[in-house]
Amino acid sequence: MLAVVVRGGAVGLATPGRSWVGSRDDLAGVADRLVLWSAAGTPLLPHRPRQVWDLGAVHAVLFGGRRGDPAAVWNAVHDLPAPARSDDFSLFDSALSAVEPFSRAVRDDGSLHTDAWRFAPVQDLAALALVVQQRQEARLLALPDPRAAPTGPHLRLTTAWIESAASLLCAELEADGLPFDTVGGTALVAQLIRADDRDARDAPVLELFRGDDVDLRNPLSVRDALTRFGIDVPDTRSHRLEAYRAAHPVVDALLAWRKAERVATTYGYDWIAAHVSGGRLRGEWLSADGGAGRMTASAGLHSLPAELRPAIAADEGYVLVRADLGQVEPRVLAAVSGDRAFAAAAAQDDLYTPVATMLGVDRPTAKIAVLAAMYGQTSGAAGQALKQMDQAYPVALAFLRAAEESGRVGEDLRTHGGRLILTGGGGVGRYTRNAVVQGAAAELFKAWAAAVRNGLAGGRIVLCLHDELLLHVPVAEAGAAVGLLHSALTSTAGHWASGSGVRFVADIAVVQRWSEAKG
DNA sequence: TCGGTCACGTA
DNA sequence: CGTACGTGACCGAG
Repeated sequence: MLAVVVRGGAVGLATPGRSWVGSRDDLAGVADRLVLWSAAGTPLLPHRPRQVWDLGAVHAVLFGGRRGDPAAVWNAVHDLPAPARSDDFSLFDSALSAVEPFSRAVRDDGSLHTDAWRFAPVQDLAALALVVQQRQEARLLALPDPRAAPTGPHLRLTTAWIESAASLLCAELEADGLPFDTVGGTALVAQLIRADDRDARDAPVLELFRGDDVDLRNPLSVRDALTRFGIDVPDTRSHRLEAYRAAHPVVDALLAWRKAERVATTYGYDWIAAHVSGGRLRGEWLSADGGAGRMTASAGLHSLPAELRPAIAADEGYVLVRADLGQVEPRVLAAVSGDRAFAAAAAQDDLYTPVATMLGVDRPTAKIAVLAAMYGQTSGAAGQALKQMDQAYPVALAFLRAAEESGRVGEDLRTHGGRLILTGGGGVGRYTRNAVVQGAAAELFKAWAAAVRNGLAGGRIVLCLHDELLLHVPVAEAGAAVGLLHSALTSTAGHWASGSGVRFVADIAVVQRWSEAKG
């Protein structure tokens, strides 16, 4: 284990029993087992290390929440309360370089100064990082390994490496960006918003409202105006207005206007100017949200409308390889709940077919039953299906009920990988019922992504989208990338869900543009 | 200038 | 058939 702290031009290093001041050249040779306070603040990009231990990422697994600053991370493993968050928190601000060599980073009560990262000598921070790593590791090993037939390292230790890898990957995703066809994308935006200025966009819709003084951007105003056409709705969400398309042409016009307005305001020319440069679309990435631990991205990367996806296009001589996990959440439920019957269904290419047979219903009904079970249905329609699910797969359903009960009474719980899900006092039953599935799926996905990252000979992961990976690789590497995606999934499932019997499948396609159909 | 609400895209 | 995220416009309070 080698701890590394980079602050501005200063580099601090530590191994057990020794710490020293080094230089950035020291980063070049080390590919494995780096300990970092945060991959996000460490300029490792040129070296692409294979394996890091990100203290902030592991802290989030052990203790939940969103804090990843050194003082919170240090204090937590010493059973001390988190300090108040520093307003100007910036982990490695290069502008701050004044080091006070006689300052003590650790106070007499054992807590870390909130701004120790700023004033403490970098080699001391590196030494402290190793202390935290050891304590985090001990706490992870104290958690039970939930697998039916554990193989290899303790699952919770694996989770630490995986979450760290995701954090590192996020730093790389931020820097690398998505290949973006700027000319084509700009033309696409122009076509989608049709009119350049706001009044010209509004005019045809206002016309249909026949001069009513309606504010299209004010839902209340729109609702009132629709009432005058005999359309009485509790809100004006598009899925609700969908039913009234035939009632009056104004509904159709309004919905089309909304789509154009959406692109104009969120994904228009300003968006391209702000987030695209040099043929790359970039956003900020977080390796785990505050809830179940999914990856998040800004700049709308995770909610890019399908109509704009043709703009994500491979460079000349490159292809995009898109791969998504099939039916991942029910398969994850089968694996983490230990339900042998459900796992048998999840051993098939299509999980819903054997479920349908088991329940004695058609496939669409089986799908609704499974989803209703996982997400805590509220409407009565799925009630019968749920009862059948409970009879067919009692272990899986009991697992879900237990998660829901934890949330209801305010008892924190952990995902399969060991991430703490905070219930904040209770009353969050549906949330926790979903979080144990969604969160575990996020862990499987990250494990897959990490394996792919380290296995890629050429090219890069350029997008992670919950159950989908997008790779940008040289044409000659496409075949190898497809093979890697499959083999990485097999090996990942082998250790993450070992003994479960669940099969995980990926749908993979080699394309020029993200929008292109799979298969 | 803020937090809340509505709305909508993605998984 | 629910959960979650980020984004933006508008509203009312301060």
